[in-house]
Amino acid sequence: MPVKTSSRGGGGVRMHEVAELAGVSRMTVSRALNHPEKVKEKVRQRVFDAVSQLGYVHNHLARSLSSSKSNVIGLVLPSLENSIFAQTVKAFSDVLRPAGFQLMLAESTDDPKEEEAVIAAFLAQRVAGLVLHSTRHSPAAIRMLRGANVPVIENGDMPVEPIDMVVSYSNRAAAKAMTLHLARLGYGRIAFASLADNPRATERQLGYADALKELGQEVDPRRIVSVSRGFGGGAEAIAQIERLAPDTDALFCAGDVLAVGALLECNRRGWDVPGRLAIASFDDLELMRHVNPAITALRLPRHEIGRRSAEMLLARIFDRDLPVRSVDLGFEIVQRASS
Amino acid sequence: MPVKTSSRGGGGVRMHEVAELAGVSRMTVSRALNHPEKVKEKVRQRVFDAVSQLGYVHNHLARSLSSSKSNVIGLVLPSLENSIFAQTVKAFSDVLRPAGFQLMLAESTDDPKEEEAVIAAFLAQRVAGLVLHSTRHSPAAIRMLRGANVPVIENGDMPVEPIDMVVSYSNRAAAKAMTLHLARLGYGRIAFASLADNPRATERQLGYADALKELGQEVDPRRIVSVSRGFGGGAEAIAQIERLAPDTDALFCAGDVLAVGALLECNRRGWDVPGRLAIASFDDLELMRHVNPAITALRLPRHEIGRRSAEMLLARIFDRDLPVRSVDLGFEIVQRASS
DNA sequence: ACTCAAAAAGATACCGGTATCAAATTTGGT
DNA sequence: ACCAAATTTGATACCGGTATCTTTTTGAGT
Repeated sequence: MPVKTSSRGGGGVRMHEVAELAGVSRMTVSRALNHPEKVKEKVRQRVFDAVSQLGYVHNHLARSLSSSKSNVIGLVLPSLENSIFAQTVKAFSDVLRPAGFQLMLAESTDDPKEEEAVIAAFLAQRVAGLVLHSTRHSPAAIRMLRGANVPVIENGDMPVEPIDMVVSYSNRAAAKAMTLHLARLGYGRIAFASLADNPRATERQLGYADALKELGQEVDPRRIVSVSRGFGGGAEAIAQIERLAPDTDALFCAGDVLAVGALLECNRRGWDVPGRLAIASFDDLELMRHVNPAITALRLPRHEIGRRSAEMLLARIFDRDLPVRSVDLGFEIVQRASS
Repeated sequence: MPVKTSSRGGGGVRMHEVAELAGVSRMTVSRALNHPEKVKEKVRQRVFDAVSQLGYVHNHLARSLSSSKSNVIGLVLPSLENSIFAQTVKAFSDVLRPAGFQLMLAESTDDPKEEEAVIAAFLAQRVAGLVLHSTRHSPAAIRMLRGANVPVIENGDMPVEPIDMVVSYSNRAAAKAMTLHLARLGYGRIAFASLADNPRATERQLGYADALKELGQEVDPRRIVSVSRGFGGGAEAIAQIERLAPDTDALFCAGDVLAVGALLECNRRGWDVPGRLAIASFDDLELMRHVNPAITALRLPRHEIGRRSAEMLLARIFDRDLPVRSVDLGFEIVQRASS
């Protein structure tokens, strides 16, 4: 037969009991916890003692409800498995935790409908702010966000029509710059490896086309290869190039993993890089520096995006009237031996 | 002068207003939302219409507080930047979302004090359950968890003294198995590359030592190299081996990234792998299959760990009296060309 | 049409805090 | 020592829902 060990069955100590033990009112306990400076030193100490003696755990649910102030930030990523987002998440967390905020995470799989569902769920949790690592949203999602009056930051690209604030770089501009860089190095038949169903990869492809146009070249469809995710995709790209456009002299990959996959496939085939084919990557993972040859890459401010996003979000949460800002953090081309 | 646009200043629609529009009581709205089957079809429809007409967003804060049932799960990872956890998180999320649960994430940096702070913060949010990707906890943390009466799952290893439930594999057993595997292949002077300050790497080293003991070999301290994180660590390992124990014929790396770093360094030096030095990894990233030669690795059930953890947690949340279980999901050795 | 159990809807109290304003206490100037 | 102003503490209502119990409605069986 089960025995109750306390009057609240392990459900936790309430603030009231802390107040009683400390000989003050609930309100004073609440103050000691939230605005310690507003409670006299001696009383505060009594409260803290009571808290630790009873093992009291503040109930942030009740606090948020009562004060209409949440301390949770929602973060929506296209994919939880993609390590390039890890840096952003880390930087985000590093800023939020010291400020007393928690991070709620969900995946959108780059599907606006799915994103909409996630946003609805986060709004139901009354998040204090939202970060969306995407710039394509369903109309319903936009309506919800506007209606909820919650600070929002978009991250994955520079959107044409921002919902609220933006911290990002431009995929299109970056891809264009890298393509021009390869051209400047003397490569004249540059191919582009893209990922299907990835809106950021699509933007990058546009940037690639922009560059060719500026160079006075036609976009040769044989040199645009669409491959699957993962290292295998890089190998596919090499195979397709050999089959469809063997005179290609440089390959610009829409993603880091693709670039490594392509390079390793070249290694396997004994193709000289960059002699037979130069390779460049859209993202600069640590791995890029360690493969042989090291891969020329676009360094994107992943960490900075997380940090600035978190900072701007917090600033906005504390001061609703702060102006809306759009920050383009740019990018950097890191030239290495692969091109 | 600011103008209020509505009586609640964008703060959202309350259930009461939905009830009014639908011509029912708040309670009926609540039922229609939480237990639709308990409300008559016709009324339910009226409620749903009112909800969408007003753009009502259910307040899960209030719901959780009132019902003492949270729909948030806390997940504590040693590092947010390590991609090996990504699979676990992904699997976790895939199970939780359809069940209506949200994921809260935080980083412990393998520091029990930091972990303790994170756990306290999660308990304050009244998470319905917690997953800890670690097995070393501060006494205060354990006390808090026991006191909070919250389902907990430990993940990173098979702990000697579990807090509650466990879903993992044994680092020590896996490392021992791989070392024995290398020995069986004929390697007689096996080195071990470890990461400092990583409790899981420490366990793995013990497994390595277990194997040598079983083989009747002494542990040669020259063959235990402690390196820094990242691909660079793998290069360090090769350098140390060359300097301290050049007759080493196999290197077992405590981490995937280390193994790749080591292999790439061998490539650079022109060392034949596995002729000059065999390499094996503790973790089987996709990359392992793509490098040249492909790396022999321990395949750990990262995805399965996430899925089972989430399932067990949910089962426990819905039925408090479920028996506590410890699940050892084991591991698998994937023999490839590097050994 | 009538009975009665089952199903549906409602009234009320409460979840555990905080905002707000009022009351009590302290502080400093003279 | 006395009073006004400032600081500290407390009383009360409310945040937005749900649990629980009660009342009303429904409908099957006769």
